[in-house]
Amino acid sequence: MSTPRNTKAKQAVLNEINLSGYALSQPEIFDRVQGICDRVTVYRILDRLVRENKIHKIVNIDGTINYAGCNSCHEDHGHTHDHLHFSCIRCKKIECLEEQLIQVSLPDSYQIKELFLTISGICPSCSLT
Amino acid sequence: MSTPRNTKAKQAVLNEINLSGYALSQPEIFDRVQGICDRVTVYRILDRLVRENKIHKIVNIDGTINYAGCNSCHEDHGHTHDHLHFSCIRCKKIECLEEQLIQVSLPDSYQIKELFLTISGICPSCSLT
DNA sequence: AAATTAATTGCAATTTTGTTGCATTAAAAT
DNA sequence: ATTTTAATGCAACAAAATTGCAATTAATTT
Repeated sequence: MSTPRNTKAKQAVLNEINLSGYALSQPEIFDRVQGICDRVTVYRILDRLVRENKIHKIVNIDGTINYAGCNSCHEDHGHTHDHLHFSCIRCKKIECLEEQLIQVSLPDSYQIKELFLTISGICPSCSLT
Repeated sequence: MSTPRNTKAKQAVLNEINLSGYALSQPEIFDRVQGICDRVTVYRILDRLVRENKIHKIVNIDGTINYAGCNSCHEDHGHTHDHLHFSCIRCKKIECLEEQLIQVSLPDSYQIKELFLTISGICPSCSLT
C-alpha cells in the first residue's frame, strides 16, 4: 500500500475542517484554502483524508456531501458512524452531535457497517432570526 | 395552485418505482422508461411526484438520490420520514424498512422537521454471494 | 547533502448530473 | 369541439466530479 505524505495543501484542508464548528462542503473548503492548490487537488485530498480516517464524510439531507473532523474517533479504531447528524434546512450546515448514540437491531441477514442518523430542521442559530 | 395531470410518462415512472423492491435513481428510472420520454421530463416528473406525496426522495450514503414508492404513507397526511433506510454498499440499492420507527429527543433549540436513519452495509441478497 | 522513489499536484479535457427557456403538445374541463 | 394550461421535447447551459499525464516535491536512502 502507499505511504501518505504531509503536504501544505493537505495540512491546510485538514486544518480548515478541524477549525470549523460544522461540516464543510468541497466548495467551502476550496474557498478557504484559496491559492494554495487546485480544485481537483482538494477533491483528492478529501478522498485521502477519508481513507486515512482523518475526517468524516457526511451526506446532507439534500445529497450534498460534507466533511467534518473527528472528535471522538480514534484513528486506530477506524471510524464508527453511530452518532447523530443535524442538518439545518435554512443555513444548510450540518453538525455532528456526538453525544447522541444510536442502537438499532436488524435481522441477521443484514450486515450493518455504519449508521447514519440525520435529522433535518432548523438549527439553534437559525432559530434566533 | 396547479392541477396535476396523468400522463403516460408520469404513470410509467410511478409504475417502475412502485414495482421495484428498492429505491431507484434517476438514471435507473430513465433506463426503465426508455423511449417513453425525454431525460429532462423524468427529472420533472420525479419532482412533481415528490411534491404530490406519491414517492419518497431518499439520499443514499454516497450522496446519490433515489426514489421509492410509499407503502405506509397516506397522501392526506403528507410524508413522514421517521423510518429506517438500508443502503447496501455492494449493490448500491437502498430500501425502506418501514417497520422500524425512530424516536429521538434533542434540546429545544433544535427544531426537528424530519428524521433520516440510514444504515449502510450488505443487504440480504448481496450477503448470499 | 545529493540522489532516488513514488506520492502528490496542476492543468486540460471529459463525463456526469441537473437546470432553464421556450415553442409545441395534449390532458381535462367546459 | 373548444378552451385552458399542465406537461413535454429539445437545445443550450451550468455545476460537480473524474481522468490522464507530465511535472513537482516529500520522504527515504546512500
